[in-house]
Amino acid sequence: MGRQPCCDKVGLKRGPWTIEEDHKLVTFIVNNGIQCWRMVPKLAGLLRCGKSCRLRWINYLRPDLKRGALTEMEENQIIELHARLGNRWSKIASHFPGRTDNEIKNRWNTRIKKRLNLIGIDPVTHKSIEHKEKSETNNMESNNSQNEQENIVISRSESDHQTARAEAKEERINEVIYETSNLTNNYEMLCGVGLNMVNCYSPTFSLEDSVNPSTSIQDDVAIPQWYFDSVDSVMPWNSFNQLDDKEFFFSEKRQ
DNA sequence: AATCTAAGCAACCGCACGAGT
DNA sequence: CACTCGTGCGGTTGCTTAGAT
Repeated sequence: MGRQPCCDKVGLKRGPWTIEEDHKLVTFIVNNGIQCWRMVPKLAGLLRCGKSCRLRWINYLRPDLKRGALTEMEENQIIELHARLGNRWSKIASHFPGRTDNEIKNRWNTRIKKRLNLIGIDPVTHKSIEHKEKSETNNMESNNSQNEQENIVISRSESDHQTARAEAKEERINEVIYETSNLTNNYEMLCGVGLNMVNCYSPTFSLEDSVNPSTSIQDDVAIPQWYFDSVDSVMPWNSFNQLDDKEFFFSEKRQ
């Protein structure tokens, strides 16, 4: 029995979000919080599916998002974490407060991978490409004599598995230690940065938007920045619910 | 100026997982 | 235990922009 689709796609809007849609979503979430993503578009008056709203909020509208390009230091940390965690982007992103998994994944696919290739490192294995080729050659050679060595391989495989298990265990311990120390660091960062955070906003535009030159994406001046007038950017959802909805605390910052 | 190409990124899709029934 | 539902995640697509020719 197949699953039902996450939403009835008939009549739903797709593609880039307009400023108006962003406004509706942000206003709704800020005033009501998120109980159920599926209900959000209906209650907010949006012709989008819940998934799309969730994605837009997480990747773009969340008040605690950090905007701007990733620094070289952050890139290096991504490489280090990728070597340890692989393509677990959300896990990697959790080490970078204010960064999204999508952002890091995009960065990896568009820049970091190439950067590693350029310096001769395989982005998948994080080993030097030369070394990888060598080991592949060795594998081919060993395949040729596979039948002869079958008995040896069988007897060795168990000890290899034991070694691999021990390594995996050690790696997991290191990971936990690393994550624990990072949690502390992240907490300190959040405490230090969160209070004065201004969320830059860089919306995408629909065709209708592009008609109006004042909202052209090429016009830096027109790129609005949403910011809280009187509310800390980092606050719990239940605090949002207590706010007076007459006081519209998102405003468009003109530069 | 026009066209082509590559890079960057927002958004979509399908699957997996955990909670609830 | 089997199933549904909501959500999160990773892979992929397709649009926009910038740079090259």
